[in-house]
Parts: sequence; structure tokens; C-alpha cells
Amino acid sequence: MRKDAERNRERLVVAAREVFAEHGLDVALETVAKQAGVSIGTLYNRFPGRVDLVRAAFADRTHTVNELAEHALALPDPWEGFVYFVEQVSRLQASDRGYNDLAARSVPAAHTPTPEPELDEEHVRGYALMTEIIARAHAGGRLRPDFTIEDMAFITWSITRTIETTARVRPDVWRRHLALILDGLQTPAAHPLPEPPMTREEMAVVYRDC
Amino acid sequence: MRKDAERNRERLVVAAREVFAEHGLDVALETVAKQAGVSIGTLYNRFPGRVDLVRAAFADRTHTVNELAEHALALPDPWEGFVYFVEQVSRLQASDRGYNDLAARSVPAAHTPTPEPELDEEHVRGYALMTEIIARAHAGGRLRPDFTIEDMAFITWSITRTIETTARVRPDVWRRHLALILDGLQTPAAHPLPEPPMTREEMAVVYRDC
DNA sequence: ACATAAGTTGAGGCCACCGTCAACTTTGCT
DNA sequence: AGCAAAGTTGACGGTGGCCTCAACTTATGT
Repeated sequence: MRKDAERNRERLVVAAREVFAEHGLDVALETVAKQAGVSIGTLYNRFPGRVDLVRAAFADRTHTVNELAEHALALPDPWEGFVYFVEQVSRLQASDRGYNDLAARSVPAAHTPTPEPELDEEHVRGYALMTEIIARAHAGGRLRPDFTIEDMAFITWSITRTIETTARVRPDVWRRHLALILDGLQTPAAHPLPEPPMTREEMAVVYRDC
Repeated sequence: MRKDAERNRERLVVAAREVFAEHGLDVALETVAKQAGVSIGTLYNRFPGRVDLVRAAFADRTHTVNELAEHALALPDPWEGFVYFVEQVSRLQASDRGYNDLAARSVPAAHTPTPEPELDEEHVRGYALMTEIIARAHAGGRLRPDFTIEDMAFITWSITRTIETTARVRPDVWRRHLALILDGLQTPAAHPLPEPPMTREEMAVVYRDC
């Protein structure tokens, strides 16, 4: 790859991160190209579709989330770890409209088929870490036993919507919402749930649809 | 108003209800016109903008929701009443993509400025009914005391997103999600909340933005 | 039956975004 | 320096939804 090409690619990714963060994933790609100081043709040359650009822009996020998960696991109290993880991911969402859009459809740690097996591995690892966070919190006794990893998506989706709606008016109310959610996830609060959790296969279909 | 005009108007509203329910509020208005067996010009002639058509299509919903609220208040147990109301509204959302879209932005009972004062009154009444449902549940002791009417929006928004995402795969999982939420709203589960609730003014701004 | 107001029609202009490609420019190798 | 391959450019055609309006049709009162 020629070095000007490499440089332009990098510029595009940086621009995409900025523009997505401010305007969300549905922004016109011209905006990204302009921000990168590059023509729209170059953008399409490097990234055949929007999805490729999104992937490139958020590739490191999975890694970041995994680090948060590790930090959570390093906390002595299992419930604190669980809460820490959920709060930090929500904070990421609140700070980046693009990431929030992304989370609305596909939960960070989900296993999405990707061309690059390397990224896939990060996702698989994220899934494992989240499983561990939940298992540990179950063992600690404070996380209700019927809560599964698939239920994590409910949290993400909920927060996603609240952030979308309230960001301009009260950028931090999502914390209140999250606190209400967390109060429902603790063993003493638990009542029997009316539906079985989503299965992994069902989650896969949800993500596959887009 | 001429009688053919009246008839076409009615057809359009009926068509809008069907098409919105199936495809959501962002559907092309041509689709509605076609479904109504009427030209696009007639649609615009009768409803200057999409918002007018949406209002007409969902005008009766506020009334429906108010009936649900009254039924909730008629239930002997205050907490059961609260749960009934929230479940029924969620069920409405799950059964109508357009209504779900609507709820994602503007909670049914919110006070939105409307040209027709009559509709406005229904909204105001809905607000009063919801206030009563919550006050009664507070008095009953089972609803956590720090839960306010503005927090209701968190529930609606959450369910909204889950329905959007899971409808095709597991049309009833929103019940599981809702059950998790409800477990967090009960007095024994309550921990102090980190942020004050949204104010009425803030809610008004949220709805005004669209 | 007729006049006239009311209503309908759909082709067409507008816009915003998408994605392409032939002509041009730059890089890096020899 | 010269040259071929790699890369860039931006005008352009395509799509789809929005909304308008001049020509046509229908309802209604007398």
C-alpha cells in the first residue's frame, strides 16, 4: 500500500470517528470525506460501504470494552465489578453518538461474523469476559440467578434510547435510569420472569438482520 | 366539506393506521396513498405534512390509553394497577410499529401543544390519570417513593427499543424485559438514585425537539 | 341542467444521498 | 529522469422520497 494511501486511510478513520461521534452513524459519507480533506471517491475506494468505515472507526472499541471488563473483574466485589462494567459501557455510549447507534443494534461483545478473524477474536474474548463477570456476580449472590448474558442487551438497549432522547437536555440522566435498572437485577428484588431469556441463536438473528 | 372528500379522508386515516402499524412512522407517504386508493396529491391536500397524518391516525390512542389508566385505577391493589397500566401500554406498543415509534419520542400521556384543544384535554387527562396511578402506588407502599411520573418515560423508552430490536425474532421477550424493570421499581429494591428525575420542563423540551 | 366551487390527479421539479468511472496526479522503482 | 502502477478526483447518473400545481373531474345548490 502506498504511503499516501495509508495516510488518507488513517485520515478517513479519524474523521469518521469524529463525525460519527457527533452526528451518529447515519451521517452522509460526504461529511466524513470533507472532514478528512479527501474526496468522496477516495473514501469509496478505501471503504466499499458504510459498514466498512464503521467497522474501521470502532475497531478499537471492542478492545477498550474488553479492558473495562478486565478492570471490572479485578475489582474485589463481584457485584461492584458488574456495576462498574455496565456503567462504564454506558458512559462510552453517552460520549459518542455513533457508538450509541452501534450499541442500539449490536451489543459490543456480541459475536458478529467479520472478515478479519482477529477482530472476531476480540469479540469472542469480550463474550468470555462478560460471561465471567456475570458468573462471578452470580456466585457472589447479589446478581439475581435468572439473569443471563443475553439479558445484558436489555440494559444496553434501554440506555441507548434514553441517551438518544435526553442527551441534549440532561446529558447525565441515563445514570438515574441505569440505577433503576440495576435495582431490578439484584437477588432480593427478583420475582419469577415471565419469558425465557433470548437464546444465543436468537441474538445472532437479531444482529444478522443488520 | 364535500362527502367524497370526507370519505377519502377517512380512507387515508384507515390506510395510515394499517401502514404505520406495519412499517413504522417513516414509511413513504406514497405507500399510505396507494393503500387508501387515493393519489398522493389528495393526501397532501388533506394532510399538509406527515405529522398531521400521524396525529389523525393515532388520535384515538390517547383515549384508549386513558381507558387503560382508568381500568388500572379500578383494580383493588395499587401496585397491580400500576403494573397493569404499564403492561397494557407496552402491549399496545408491541402490536403497532407506528405506535412504538411514536412512544419512542413522545410518551402517550405527555402534554404536547396541539392545534385542537380537545385532544390536548385528553392528554392533560392522561397526565392526571398517570399521576393518580403513581400516587396510589406510592401510598400503597410498594412503588419506590423516589419514582416520579417523569421516570415513566424510562420504561416506555426501554420497551420501545427492545420491541424494535426483537419483534421479528421473539415478539414477546419485551415481557421479560419489563418484568426486570418492574423488579427495580419496588420499595424493597430501592437504593438511592444518583440523579434527580427529569423535570416537566425538561420533558417538554425533549418532546418539542420533534 | 347548469354553473361554480370543491376536490382529485399524477407528472414533474426539487433535494439529498449514493456509488461509479474516466481523466488526472502521485509514488516509488529502476 | 522516466515510467508504470497505484491512487485521487469530482462531475455525473441513479434512486427515492418530498411536495406542488395546472389540468381535469365531481358534488352540490339553484
